[in-house]
Amino acid sequence: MTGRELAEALGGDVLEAARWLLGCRIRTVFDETATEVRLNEVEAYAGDRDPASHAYRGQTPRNTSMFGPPGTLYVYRSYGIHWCMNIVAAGPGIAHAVLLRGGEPVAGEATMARRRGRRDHLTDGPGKCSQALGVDGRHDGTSVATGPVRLIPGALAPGYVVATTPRIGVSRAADRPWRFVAVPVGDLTDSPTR
DNA sequence: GTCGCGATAGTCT
DNA sequence: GACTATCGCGACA
Repeated sequence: MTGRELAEALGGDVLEAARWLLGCRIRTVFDETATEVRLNEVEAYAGDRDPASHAYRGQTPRNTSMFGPPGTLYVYRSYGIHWCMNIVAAGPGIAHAVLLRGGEPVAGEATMARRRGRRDHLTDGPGKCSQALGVDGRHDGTSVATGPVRLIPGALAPGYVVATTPRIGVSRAADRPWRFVAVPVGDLTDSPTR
């Protein structure tokens, strides 16, 4: 994935970027061990147009990487405990981003289980996803094209479609259906974590 | 399987 | 001083 390809895929509308990311894979290699997740759940945050976005009130030390170019990784600490990953869209300077909420493990499950301290529920939430992949604040601001956390383009698995729902855990602008989930065709009830 | 609740600390007001 | 873009556990059914 080159920077040019990143800009093309992510540099436009953040909602399109979020849809595009479903089916893509996130790969990390730390301590010579690879872990990889196929994304099936993401949320869009639209910077200064979006009261739920960390960037709504402008740039701060924490959210600086959100103002970087498309394909920048924005990692922040949530509830003082968990690390959450975003991929910056639009930009530079626009501060739109897509929160990576979950996926399914496709490589390195044993390593994920060790990092998570359990064998089930490895990647079915934002904090769990980051922990399973070994991502933390050190990776904030790196590029998913050239950095230690790589984005691998990919399509949805056959038989899956994209469903939209309201975002989770946000109190402002909670009515915006900007959560995107990959679900099997015919499964209209939303159960992405199964 | 689903629901409710407490822990926990960085960030902003 | 208040507020989280959460998780895991224990009660239920």
